[in-house]
Amino acid sequence: MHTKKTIFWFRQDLRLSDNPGLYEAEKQGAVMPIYIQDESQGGDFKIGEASRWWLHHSLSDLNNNLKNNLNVYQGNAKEILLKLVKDNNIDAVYWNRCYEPWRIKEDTEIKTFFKGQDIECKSFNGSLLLEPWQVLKSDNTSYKVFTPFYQKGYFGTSCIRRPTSKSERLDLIKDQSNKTGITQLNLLSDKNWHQKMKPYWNIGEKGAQEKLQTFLNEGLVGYKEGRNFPYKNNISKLSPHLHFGEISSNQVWFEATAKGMTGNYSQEDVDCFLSELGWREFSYNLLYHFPDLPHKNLQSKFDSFPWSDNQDFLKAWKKGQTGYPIVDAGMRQLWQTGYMHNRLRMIVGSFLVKNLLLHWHHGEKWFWDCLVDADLASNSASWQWIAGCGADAAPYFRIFNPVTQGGKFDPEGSYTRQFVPELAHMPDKYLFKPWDAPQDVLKKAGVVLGNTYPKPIINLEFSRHRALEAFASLPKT
DNA sequence: CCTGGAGTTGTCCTA
DNA sequence: TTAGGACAACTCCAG
Repeated sequence: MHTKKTIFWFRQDLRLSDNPGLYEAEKQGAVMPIYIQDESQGGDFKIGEASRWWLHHSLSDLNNNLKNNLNVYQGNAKEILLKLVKDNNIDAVYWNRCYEPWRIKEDTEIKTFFKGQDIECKSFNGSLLLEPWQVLKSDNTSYKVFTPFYQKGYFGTSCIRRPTSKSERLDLIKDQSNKTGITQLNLLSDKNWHQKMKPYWNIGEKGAQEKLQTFLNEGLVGYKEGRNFPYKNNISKLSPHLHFGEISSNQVWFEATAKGMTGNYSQEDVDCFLSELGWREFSYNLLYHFPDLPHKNLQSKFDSFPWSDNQDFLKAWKKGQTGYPIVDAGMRQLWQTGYMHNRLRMIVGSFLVKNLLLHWHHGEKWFWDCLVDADLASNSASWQWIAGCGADAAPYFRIFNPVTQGGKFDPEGSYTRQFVPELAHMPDKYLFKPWDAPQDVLKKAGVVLGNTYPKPIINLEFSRHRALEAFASLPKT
C-alpha cells in the first residue's frame, strides 16, 4: 500500500507544536519538511538585517527539532515545489497561510497551478487567532476601529481554535540530492553587529515556550500598569517568537486565559495582555483589507502633509544622538538588542514624526531593518498610528514630550542610564533635560554637552507648535 | 437612513 | 500641588 507523501512548507510557522498544517500532513503519512528562500520577493520590504539573523538561528533550531531533516532551498517557490513533487512522487503540498500581499499573490498562483495538475494543495491558519475575513462588521466590510473589532471577534468569545497536540512521531522525508544547507542561505552578515544581540535572546521553539512560561509566572501580575515601564519585567517579549511562528498565538491566548481562571491574577491584567494579541490581529486585518498599508496613508488627507527632509536629523535619530536622553535610550536599545520597549516605540516614533517632522516611512524602514520582531502588518499599522494617519490613530495634538515621558516612565532613570551610559552620573533631576543642568552639575557628572553627549538637535516647544500647524494645514476631509 | 456615543497609550494651562 | 478642561472635529459603528 502506498503511503501518502506530503510536502510541508515552513514559512512563518517555525515550530512543531500547535502547527495546524504540519499536524494535518503528518496525520496522513510521510512528511517532507521544506523551507524556501526567495530573495527576489518582498518588494520594498525584503527581510531586514536583524530578522535575517533571527531566521538563521530559528531555522537551525527547527532543523534540530526535525532531527536534521529540514530541506532548504533557494529560488522561486513554485518551480522548486514543482520539481520536488515530481522527483519525490509527492501527493500533496500543505502550508500555513501568510498575509503579506506578495505572499498572498504567490500562494494563490501556486495553488491554482497545482490544482490544475491534480496535486492536492491545502493551506491552514497557523498564525492568527482568527482569519482577517472572519472578523467583519454586519455589512461584511472590515473594521477600522480597534475596540468594536475586538469586541466582535475576540473578547469573551469561544470561536478561537484551541491548540493541537504536538507532532511527535514524524515520518520524515529527506531530500538526499539537495546540497543546500541553512548556512548557504547567507542570512548572517559579515558584520559583527548580531553578536551584540545574542545575549538577549533564546531563539527557537524551546526558547519561545520558556519565554511564555516566564512571562506568565513573573510578568503577568501587574501587567496593565507595569507594561508601561521599560525597566520592569511586565513585558512578554514574545513578539519575535510570534512573528516567526516559534510559538502559536493560540497557545499564548489559551494559556493566558487559563491563568486568568485560577484566581491568582486580576482579570484586568489578563484582559490587557490578551488585547495586545488582539492588536496583532487588528494589524493583520488592516494589512489584509488595505494591502497598501506599508506604503500609503490610510487617511488620504495626510498625502499633502508638509514633511521635512532633514537627513542630519534622521541620522541623529537612527544613531540615538538626538540629545533627548529617553529618545536616545530607545534608539540604542533597538540597535543593541534588536528590540524596543513598546512605550519607547511610541516616544521615538512621536519624536521622529512630530518633532522632527520626518515622514513615517523613514521610521518604518529603520525599524524594519533593526527589529528582530519586524512584522509587515504590525510595523506599518503602528507607524501609521503614531503618525496620526492610520486606523484609530492618535489625535494630532497628542505629541509626546520626551522630558515628561522620561520622568514619568523611567523615574529612576535605570533604563536610560543603561543605554545612554555617558549620562550615568547625571542626577535624576536633570537626566531627561541635561541642557537645563547647571555647569557644576554637568561637571560633576562628567558630561560636556556637545562633546560627551549631544545638545538637543531641535527645540521642543518650537517643533511642537510646528507640528500642530502642519496638522492644521491638512484638508478637512 | 438617522442618531448618538465613542474612539490604546498626551500635554499644557488654569484655577 | 492637583484636578479638570481644552485641544477639533470627524469617522466609525451599532442600534
